[in-house]
Amino acid sequence: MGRNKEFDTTVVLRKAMEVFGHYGYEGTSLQILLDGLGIARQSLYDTYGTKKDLFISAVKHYTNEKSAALVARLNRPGSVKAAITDIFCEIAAALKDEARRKECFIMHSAIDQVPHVPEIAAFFEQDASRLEEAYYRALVRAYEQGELSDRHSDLRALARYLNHSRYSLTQAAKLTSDPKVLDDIIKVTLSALDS
Amino acid sequence: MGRNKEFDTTVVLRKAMEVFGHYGYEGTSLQILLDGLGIARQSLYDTYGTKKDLFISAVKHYTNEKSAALVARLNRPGSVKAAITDIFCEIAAALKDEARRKECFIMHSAIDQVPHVPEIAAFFEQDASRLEEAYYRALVRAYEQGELSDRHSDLRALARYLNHSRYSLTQAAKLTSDPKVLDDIIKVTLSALDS
DNA sequence: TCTTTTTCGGACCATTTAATCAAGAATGGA
DNA sequence: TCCATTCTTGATTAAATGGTCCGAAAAAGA
Repeated sequence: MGRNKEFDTTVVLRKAMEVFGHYGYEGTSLQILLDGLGIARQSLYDTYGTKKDLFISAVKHYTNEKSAALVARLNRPGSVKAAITDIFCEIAAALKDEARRKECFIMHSAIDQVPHVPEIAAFFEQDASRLEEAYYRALVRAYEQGELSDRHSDLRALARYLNHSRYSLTQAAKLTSDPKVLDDIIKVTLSALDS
Repeated sequence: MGRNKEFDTTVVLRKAMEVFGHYGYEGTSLQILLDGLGIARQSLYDTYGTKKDLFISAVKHYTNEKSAALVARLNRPGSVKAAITDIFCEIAAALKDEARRKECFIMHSAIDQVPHVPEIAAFFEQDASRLEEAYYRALVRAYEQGELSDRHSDLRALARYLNHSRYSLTQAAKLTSDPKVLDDIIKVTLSALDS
């Protein structure tokens, strides 16, 4: 009973990613936020709590979504190199798509808040170790499958490098509008897996 | 004639880097800024103009300093690989030094403002192309000196990659406090130059 | 019809913001 | 000594900030 919500909470959450990604957490005033979300002020506070609560929710939602897809792709049987290539191609595709690239930038805003919001810091730390482990296990499997040469002695370092590269690509996308630059960076990044 | 300035303007500029780097541009209130700089409010406005003016000055000062050193190192005769290794080791050393790492983070705050402050955007674009060219010329020289194998066919891509890696390292430093992670990332990053 | 829930919009709050102005004290060269 | 410059401090401004409260309208199930 009672009136139904008129907006899809996850759709609004997605819009929040775009707004926070574009202006940053501190740079997003309540007015900008409401305009971007397209809902009334009271609806925001009723549904998500404070501005900070909404920010944290958006960050977690985005991260969980991306991380889950990433881990699933890494765990899928078959060529590990192909999986990693897929992952980075997908990132590039998202960053080149005018509609999708906006929400990626919330990662930047989130990283900015790491030193100031303990909840964000803890969440990131946990997510990073989860992803690093997924990369590491995949690399071990790659080695066992004969996809890597003896040149790749330190698989732990390689896992950390790949995990870090994902974050850094969105940074690169913010600095350049030239898609070729992005492709170049990815190409060289993946060459770390060559024998 | 007249009273002399009591503070060294470049020293204060360096402090501004630290403050802006820690809190971000929007996250730095005037009070925080003044506390960090250790000067009176009126002295700030007399010497640097508005808060935004000071921010832009700090970003430019930091960038010019770092870029000049980088280009100089790349242009020095001798092994190019050694030069690039030096550059990244220097970055790592700065990011590990509790005193020096703070000011590095102003790059992050600056990148955040790229979409909103045209002057910052233009400055970054110019600086990036300058650095990319320096890397590219150095890589051509490396190839001529026989430091690179035929595996490195696309020196332009490699130059863009190296330039981007510098920025991304400070991002990694913000996410992890473990210096070993930083070392691992640098190790793999530089392996792109291996034959 | 009645009740519950949500939406919407405006009013309102205390706080904080960046920035300016003013005035007195300190400093140093002419 | 005189003047120019800087430092320091406090007062002040006008706007914007995040957040709360209230009331009316709308919708959906009982």
